[in-house]
Amino acid sequence: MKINVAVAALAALAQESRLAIFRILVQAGKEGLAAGVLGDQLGVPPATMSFHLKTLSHAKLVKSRTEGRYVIYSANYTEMDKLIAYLTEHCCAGDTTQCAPLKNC
Amino acid sequence: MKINVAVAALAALAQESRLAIFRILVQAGKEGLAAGVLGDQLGVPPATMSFHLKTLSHAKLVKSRTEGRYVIYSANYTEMDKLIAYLTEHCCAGDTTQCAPLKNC
DNA sequence: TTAATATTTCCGTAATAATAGAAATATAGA
DNA sequence: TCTATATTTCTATTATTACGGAAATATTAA
Repeated sequence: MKINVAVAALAALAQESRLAIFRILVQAGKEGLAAGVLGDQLGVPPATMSFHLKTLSHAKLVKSRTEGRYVIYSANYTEMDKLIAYLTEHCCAGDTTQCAPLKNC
Repeated sequence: MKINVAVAALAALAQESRLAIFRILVQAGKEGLAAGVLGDQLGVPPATMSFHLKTLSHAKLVKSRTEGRYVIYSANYTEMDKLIAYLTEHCCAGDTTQCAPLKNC
């Protein structure tokens, strides 16, 4: 992952509504959730939700598919893994002993 | 780690100069580097460098100590680990099999 | 003490991001 | 087709962030 891709991914997650969206989508699993459901859960109006979802989409952290008049969003685990791998690599600087072992690994 | 702490940490890293600063400090190790050295390496003027270092400090991603007229900054690995742990947890949603195994773990 | 160097703070400016109402677009169902 | 519902785009406004020169602060060395 290049630095500007990492910056874009970090920026996409560096906003409370968007990080909350991502967390909900991770919990929701592969099936995902419709944009409106996310908006209802977070109390965010449609236009604002669309803005945030677009930001997450551009960073490839979420995927979307259209089902009838619904647009279903789901978390892109692969891209998140790439981001975590990037951070891990640059946190440890090639010397794993410098960092405490990560949980959930 | 609470969501607003995670957002602050992500926001601190979501900027090209600051992510570059952090990477250099990780490479530099525990001894760290003076603010001016960082500014020279990245071609960033003192006031701007100070602004970015303050942002990283507020997010606790870097530590600083004063040595004479130099202020030496160093990476705070512990806080970075907390951020990575937070992201890993919310990436996998308690189900580790959903995520590809991380490198360097 | 005086001059040189290092860093931060102050301040104004420019750029970017967040917000959300209203209109536009698209689909579903009556 | 007509109406209701879902989402996005358009648009304007407000808020936040980035930038960097100049001044202020602090330390060192002569």
